[in-house]
Amino acid sequence: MMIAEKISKKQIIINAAADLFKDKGYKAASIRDLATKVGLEPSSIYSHIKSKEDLLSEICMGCAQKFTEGMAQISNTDMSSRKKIGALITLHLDIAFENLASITVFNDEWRYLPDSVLNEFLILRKDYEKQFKKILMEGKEEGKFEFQHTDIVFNVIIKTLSWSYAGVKKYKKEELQQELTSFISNALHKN
Amino acid sequence: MMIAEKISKKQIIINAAADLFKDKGYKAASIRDLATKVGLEPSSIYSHIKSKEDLLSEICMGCAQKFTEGMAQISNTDMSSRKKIGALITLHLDIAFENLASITVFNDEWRYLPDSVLNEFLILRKDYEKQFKKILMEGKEEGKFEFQHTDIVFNVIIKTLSWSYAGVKKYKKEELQQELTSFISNALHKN
DNA sequence: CCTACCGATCGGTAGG
DNA sequence: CCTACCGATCGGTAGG
Repeated sequence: MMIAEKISKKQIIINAAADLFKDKGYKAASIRDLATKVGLEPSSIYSHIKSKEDLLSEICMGCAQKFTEGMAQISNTDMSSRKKIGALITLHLDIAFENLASITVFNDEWRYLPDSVLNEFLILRKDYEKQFKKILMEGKEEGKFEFQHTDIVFNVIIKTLSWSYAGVKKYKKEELQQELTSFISNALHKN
Repeated sequence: MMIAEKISKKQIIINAAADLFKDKGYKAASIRDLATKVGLEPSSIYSHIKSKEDLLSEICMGCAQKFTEGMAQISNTDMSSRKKIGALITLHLDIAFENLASITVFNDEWRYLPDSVLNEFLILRKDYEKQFKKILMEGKEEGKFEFQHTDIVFNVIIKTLSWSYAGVKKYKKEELQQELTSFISNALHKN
């Protein structure tokens, strides 16, 4: 019971931190802001977390984990390349709609991670990129997709998907999904 | 002569600030960092600029001005909608290749602008967005483009273009231009 | 979880 | 353009 309450309070603080880091930026947000937000004195925050960097680490690595798991499920199926891209679009939207603040921080503030966590983060990201590009290249080899540089197209798609976080407030998930799928699918299509 | 030297030194400081803000983020970059970078004592920086916020303002508004001017030239021609989109892609790439640090700061750090400048910035941005969307809607009405939500497509294209800043180091302008034009053009195409 | 507090760093000024 | 310095704020700790 005590432990369950403590985990819960920690999670409340992490979620509040995600909101705060999203609104003000990691460096501009202070532990004092956070304390006010959760109704504690600044020093009491440290009963639940080790450091400000720890908060950022929990937020960013939590999202990274979700992407890693989602990608593992998608790349291990026998869907067509085009279907896999569609599933990846859905994955990004699902994570965004689940916790908008966290994914925004994951997206915009990861560079402030402390070195050791940053290394881990970059490994997961590199892995994700590798698997994403593999799907693009397979589609190209099968004659389904048409483009010159896999790297450019990958980055453009990732940016497109990461914009969708801004669309979460304005559109239903289905609207975003349909428009993004159609846009990207056309973009990859052979003329 | 004196005046010319002073303007020049101010510009050196602004350019160094753009580099610094790009590398560390506006909030994490200090005037002391900047002073070291240009070989001055921290307080001497203030002989050339009024405040740290002023540096950010000069960088962001400088870029905003370039986009505003570029858009004015493009939208006042009688090019086709598709040609106009192509010209906008070129505009973004030109500005990015001209000063990568500035456009990155413009893109990622504008939210730290002081209120009065922020208002001005948002007006220019809103205006740019309005004219960009008008081109998209005209293309749609003429049956050249196919999509549901102008707003979503606009934002996706803008994000795609803003990724290109990351591609500046790795690709030639022509490669990026060709790949982005082809990607976006396909994305907008009627099936 | 709070009171009390610390050392470090920040943007910026005074005065020359 | 520098020396000297200031008030504010920061992340975080000691001790209860």
